Formats: sequence, C-alpha cells, structure tokens
Amino acid sequence: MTQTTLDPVLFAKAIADETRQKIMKLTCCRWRSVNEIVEQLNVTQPTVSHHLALLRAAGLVNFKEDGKQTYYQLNRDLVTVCCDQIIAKFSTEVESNSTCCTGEPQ
Amino acid sequence: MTQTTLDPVLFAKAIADETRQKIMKLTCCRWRSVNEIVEQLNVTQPTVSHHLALLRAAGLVNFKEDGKQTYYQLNRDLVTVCCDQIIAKFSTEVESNSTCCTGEPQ
DNA sequence: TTGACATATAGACGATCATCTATATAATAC
DNA sequence: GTATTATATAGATGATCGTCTATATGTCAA
Repeated sequence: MTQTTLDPVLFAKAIADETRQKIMKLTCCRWRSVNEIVEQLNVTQPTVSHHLALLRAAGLVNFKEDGKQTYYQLNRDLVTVCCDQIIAKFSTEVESNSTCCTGEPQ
Repeated sequence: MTQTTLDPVLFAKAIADETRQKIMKLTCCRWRSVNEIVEQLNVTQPTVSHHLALLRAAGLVNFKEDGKQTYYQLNRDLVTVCCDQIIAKFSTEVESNSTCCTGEPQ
C-alpha cells in the first residue's frame, strides 16, 4: 500500500528542506519513533511532527503505530523512482518516449 | 568549466518550482534564447530571467552570449549526478561509504 | 546617433513555508 | 481515575519565494 509515484515538482518540494532531508536520512534504514528523531535534531517535537506529516502526505515515509509510539521509515523505493523520473524527464524535450538528445546539441 | 557538484538540499530547492522545471525541460536538449523560453511559458520575461539566474547560480544551466541574445542549456550531467547523489544519500544512515541497509530493515 | 530589440536588475506585493508556543488526543502505568 | 508519556494539531510570526511593473544595460540596424 506504499505509494509508488510522485510528480517531480512535488517530489522536489517535499525534499527541498534541510530538516526534512535529515529526517529522511535518519529513517532511511530503520523504523524510528518521533522522539528518536527529535533527539537527533535541533528542532522541537511539533516541528518534527509537521515535517513527518508532510513527508507522509507525499508518500515518502511509511509509518506504523505501536501503543503510544509512531514509527516512521523512509520509502526508499519512491525516492529512487522519483530520481530516475527526474533524470528521464530532462532527457527529452517532449512528453513522450521518442528519442531525442542522443546526438550533440547544436 | 561547468559545475559538477551541488548539495542535495540546494539541488532540491533549485528544481522545486514548476516554472523552473519547465525551463529545464525546454533547455534540456538544445540552446534556447530567453525569448524562445518566454514564448513557451505564461510568465513575463523578467520572471524567466529571474529563474534563469537562479538556475545559473546553482550551475544547473550553462549559457553563452551571442550579440543581443543569451542562450541557455541545461547542465544535464549535473542533474544526473545530483539525482544519483540523492539516491546514495538515503541509502546509508551515516556519512560514510560503510555498508548499511543491505538487509531487511527491522 | 537614434530607435528598436534582447536581456538583466530593482523594488513591491501576496503567497507559501519553517518554526515556535500552547494545547488537544490518546495510550500506558500506578 | 489520575498522572505521565508520546504524538498531533492549532495558531502565530518572521523569512523566503514567485511574480509583476518599471527601468537600466547593452547590441544591432538604419
């Protein structure tokens, strides 16, 4: 049920913040509770929750609740898909899969 | 003399705008004058110049002047490098090339 | 040299954003 | 039940951003 696509502009906006990229890095490889994340950063708990909600809305983190705690983990597959999508987007002039740019641009 | 690296946060900020991504796409495969770009978008010439200056500062476009005109072209290599860098950044918990995340995160 | 054209810069304005404090919600422990 | 802990939400505030109009700068043609 994790999200598999995201528009390149929305993806860029979602990751265009230092605090969010720090959160993404902290959660890239294991589940982290909100408190764990707060302890690693120099921002308040509501600020962390705010960024997590934003990343969650973009589908960039998965989460699971366990009692009092909520755990978050980066959706690494989506990051990869989006990055590949950006590379592809700027490899052709038009919105198709026609070939372009294979030769030397004049 | 074209730029070859760019911090992931700065890269994301630079491309986190629809107009700029449109400009990037227009210039991805050939040199375009400012006027050509303006004609393709629904924004004024100063707005386009503003975005071009921003992309130029980030090293994301190359440019050459020819008489009255200035031509811009996307630095596609840098886009690729930055995207690869983002994928790599969120594949390890720490700022090293030590292994991590190769198994199933618990 | 004067006028037309191409681009850049300056300054203003409204919108979005990152952060904070205060507080609500919900789960657990005693 | 009451206190404590974990997280989310609400609302405020200052900063950043995207866009516009007006204008400056620089190049070419007549």
